[in-house]
Amino acid sequence: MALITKAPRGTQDFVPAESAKMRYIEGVLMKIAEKYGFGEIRTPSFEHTELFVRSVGDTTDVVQKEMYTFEDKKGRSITLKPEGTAGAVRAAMEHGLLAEALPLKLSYITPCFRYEKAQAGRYREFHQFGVELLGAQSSAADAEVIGLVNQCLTTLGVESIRLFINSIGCPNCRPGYQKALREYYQAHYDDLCPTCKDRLERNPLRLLDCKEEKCHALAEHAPVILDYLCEECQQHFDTLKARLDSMGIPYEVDPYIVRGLDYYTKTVFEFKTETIGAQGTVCGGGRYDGLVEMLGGQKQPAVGFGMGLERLALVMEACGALLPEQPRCDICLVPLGEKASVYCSALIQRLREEGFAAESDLMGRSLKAQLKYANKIAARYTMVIGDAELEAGSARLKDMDSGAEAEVAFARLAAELTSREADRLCQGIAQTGPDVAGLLKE
RNA sequence: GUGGGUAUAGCGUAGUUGGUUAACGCGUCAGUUUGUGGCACUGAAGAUCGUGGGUUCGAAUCCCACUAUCCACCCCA
Repeated sequence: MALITKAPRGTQDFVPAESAKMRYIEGVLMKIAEKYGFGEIRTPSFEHTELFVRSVGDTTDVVQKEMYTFEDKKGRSITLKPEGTAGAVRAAMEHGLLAEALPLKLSYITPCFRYEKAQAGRYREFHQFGVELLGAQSSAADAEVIGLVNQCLTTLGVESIRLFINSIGCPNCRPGYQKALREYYQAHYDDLCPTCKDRLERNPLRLLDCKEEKCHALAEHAPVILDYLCEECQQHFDTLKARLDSMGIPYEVDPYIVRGLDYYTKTVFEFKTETIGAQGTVCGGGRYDGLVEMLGGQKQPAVGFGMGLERLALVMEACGALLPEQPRCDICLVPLGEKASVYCSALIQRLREEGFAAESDLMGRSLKAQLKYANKIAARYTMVIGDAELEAGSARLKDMDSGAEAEVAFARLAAELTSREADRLCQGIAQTGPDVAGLLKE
């Protein structure tokens, strides 16, 4: 019942060790997006509820039962964003970004909120890395976006993750397919599970996704959307496959991929893994040519994806992807006595101004305890400074890995160290060189 | 929303025919002679045994409820 010491259900804290991983992952992702020409867009954590109803679709589970919706004090209906696309597109339209030179390329990392029962890889607050490419109708845009994901995964050392693609057609050809699908399932109506009976009217595409044994068996002989694509959609899909082939990106066509958000058209894709439990979709996306128009703008083709950072981190852990080593503390000053402590306050400030990662005692610990602490934080060097050192104006810099020591005039560190000398000391520290004293001599 | 598992120090665990001061490892802190770390040894701090009820002379242990958490369905990133 001690609620105040527990984060709300489905949320999680990122303690320093965890948040360091996330920062690394986010850095890699955004860096690659930048190379692909995507500029970061930051949009609010909440939007008018209507935005999501219109874009994500009012028959979808996300909108019907998973949104954090509330009224603000003036009675407006507000919703915490359940995904990233709607907000990014809204902002692009609001600021006239689509009137500039196209294509418009936007990227973001944002928290998302969905009221679902938490389980492995599924949280009520999670973080999405996403990209939106607006204005380009060519399958080259689809290929570029998929290529971006592919490069992100490769760079992060992710394995055991596969790409599945499909086309769900466009407003021209999808109705014909839905009709065929309804007719097929109608003939087997009695064999359907209750939820599927319900889905048959609302969104027949979903039936293909059902895992109930009977429904799943039926799906195997159901009409396949790919047989119903109009010429334009077919060509789009064919050229996309050709591009992925030429890019050397492996993929599998999965005619059963049905995305849960209404705005998708033509290309849909998922990057899935089986290594992190039931929630194995790490990245999902596709083309949404109708969205801008749905939001009241001029029709504008677009393609994008969302990638779950928590799931990504889980996959990386599962496949043993290497994370970069944490930068270690360069030097730990060890003052003995009040006088030295005061002096070290100044010295350490100087060292930090020069760019060193420097630590000193804040706990009033003994010499031995301070050195143990230095060891614990993996300090590369220590320097004990007591009355004798203050008197002499120099102390021994000790290499904590080798145990080697070198006499250094620390007064110079504090007061006279030029930035050039600091650079050299930095280099020396970086190289684990034992002859640190030499580095400071002209 | 539906099902199943779990709940003992910061972390990981032990602890059933119910029985005196709840154990162990890691971690934290201190010490092993006074100004030099890692190893080892010694010691200390730290647990309302998830919460609330019930059974009993006596409950971490048995029963009920609640809560949290995990896994799966569902859905999706």
